[in-house]
Amino acid sequence: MTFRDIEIFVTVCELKSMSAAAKKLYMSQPAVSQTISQMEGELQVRLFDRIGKRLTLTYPGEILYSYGRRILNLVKEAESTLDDVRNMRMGRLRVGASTTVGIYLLPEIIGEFRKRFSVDVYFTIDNTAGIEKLISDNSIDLGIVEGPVHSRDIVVTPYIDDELYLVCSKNHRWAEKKSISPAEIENEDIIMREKGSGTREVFEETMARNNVRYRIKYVLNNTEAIKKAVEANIGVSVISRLAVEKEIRGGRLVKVDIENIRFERKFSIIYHKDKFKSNLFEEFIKHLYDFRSNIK
Amino acid sequence: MTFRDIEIFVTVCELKSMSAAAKKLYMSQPAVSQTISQMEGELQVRLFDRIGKRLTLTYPGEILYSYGRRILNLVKEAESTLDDVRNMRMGRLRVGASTTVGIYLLPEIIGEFRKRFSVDVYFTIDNTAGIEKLISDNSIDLGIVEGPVHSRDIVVTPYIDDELYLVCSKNHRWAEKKSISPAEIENEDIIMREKGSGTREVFEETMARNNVRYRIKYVLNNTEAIKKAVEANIGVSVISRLAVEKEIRGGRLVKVDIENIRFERKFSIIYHKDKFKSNLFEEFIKHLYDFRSNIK
DNA sequence: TAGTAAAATAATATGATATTATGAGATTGA
DNA sequence: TCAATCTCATAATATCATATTATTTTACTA
Repeated sequence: MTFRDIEIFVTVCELKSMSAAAKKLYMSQPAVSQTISQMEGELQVRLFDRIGKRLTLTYPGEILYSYGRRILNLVKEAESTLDDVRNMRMGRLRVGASTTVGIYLLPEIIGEFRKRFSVDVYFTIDNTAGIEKLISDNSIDLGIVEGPVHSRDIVVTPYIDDELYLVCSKNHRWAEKKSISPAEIENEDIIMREKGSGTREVFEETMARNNVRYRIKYVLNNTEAIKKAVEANIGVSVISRLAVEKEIRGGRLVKVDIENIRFERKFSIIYHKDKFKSNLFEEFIKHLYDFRSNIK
Repeated sequence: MTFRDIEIFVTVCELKSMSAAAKKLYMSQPAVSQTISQMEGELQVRLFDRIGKRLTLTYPGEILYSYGRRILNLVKEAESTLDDVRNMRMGRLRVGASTTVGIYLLPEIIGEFRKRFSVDVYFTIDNTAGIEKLISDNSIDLGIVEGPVHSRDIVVTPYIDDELYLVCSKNHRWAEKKSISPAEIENEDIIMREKGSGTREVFEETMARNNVRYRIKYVLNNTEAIKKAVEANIGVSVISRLAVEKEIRGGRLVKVDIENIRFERKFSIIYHKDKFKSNLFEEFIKHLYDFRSNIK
């Protein structure tokens, strides 16, 4: 029993005529006759009584008709739902990001995106390695990460150039100077994210590369907490511009330049090389690049 | 998209492998590959992500999988329901009968039948012409009637020989005699069914054939009412044995023979010649004949 | 880095599902 | 009542979808 069979049967039921059904389905009348009698053979029940030239449904025929309608409706519904997906009237996008991007950038990006498309967006925050794993698993469709990606199967596209700012409280003695020499850092109390965080990696790597000694006095695993601590002048810190721009503009934190040293990193968009790029996926990538102008 | 397509797709989803699905469905692997990619072409959506050698469902794939399962379940349910019908675990039988049979015989017959098969029995009472019409329409499957059937398209099978009994009250002067001559009827008050009823037709036709004069004093369109009236000795009547046997056995009515005259008729089973005889139909016919031994 | 395994692709074979042609039975209308 | 018309069934054939085998590509595994 195929859908075609059911479609033909249902049409015959509704028109109470094989030839009329044939006409409606743009096929020959014998094809309809054959289909019906074949169904009767397969199912081992008589579907129609042929009384005179009039067709009337038998009891099993009525049962099959009711199921047939339900089945056809379900198929139609499935097709139209898939059509909605294809035309992005519905959909699902699973995005992952490492901490900084995830907290300070993506929520707004996703919010804007959902204003344009009423789709479900699933959103995971993890470190770069975790996001990379999720991409490999196809557990998420796309990620935005800060660190280097190791798998050869993952496509990496530069997205945003990030910079970490050295910030201090407006009450700190550096607040006036706006610029210091590297040596001045040595005896300063530094508040820093935990080991393994992308921010700390960039900080330590840059400091080492420039042979600057430093002392991390406080470790907090939460950027917001670090900002509060710096504001309270408990110490200074190095934090992504994405996380502190508001506070700097508001004067609650002060950005301090270090002579000849900049903490730089790149955020990258990553996805699996074999990933099928749905319309929605492409649209989100476009959206990401469009959104960049809001930041730079 | 065919039923087969969905079956293949669902199997692939569940085994997460095309070759495993092919094995399970006893078909070649390329056939599965082809089916899937053809579905993707038709529906214009990617159903699987081919990441490495692992297959994972896309979002539209997941949607189709959920619909697919529902559709397959519905088809299976339809098939098993039809199987139940075929094996008479369920069914429908539409029976019609003319008045006497309908009231005094069929209820018990149907009751017994439903003890054996849990099927729906629809039951219509009408005069012979009405039942004949319903048969022609295929509005009922089978009828039991008393009168002659005119349509050449209806199969008529003799069922039961019925006889009308002349009955009087136990207080009537005939009650002792048990037998009378035709001439004795002439001046008797007769209570009779309305014109057009099968009973009256047989009565009048038999009386005319035997040149007996008679006088119908009361007309009632209800056999039960006639029986009560006869019991009350308001008059005598001629009633099917099926309707009065209990009362005669109980002594409330007395059967009176008329010399050389018997009111005879036959009940017949009728159905349309083109009617498909389902198992249930055949079973009911058999049941009818089995039941005869309870009456004769 | 070879060996194995899975999926895709190509060429071909098969078979279900159409079509045309025709026939039988039934209703309709002159 | 009898031809005309209509409906469905049957038979022969054609077509096209769906399978198969053979082969290639790619990825995982030891």
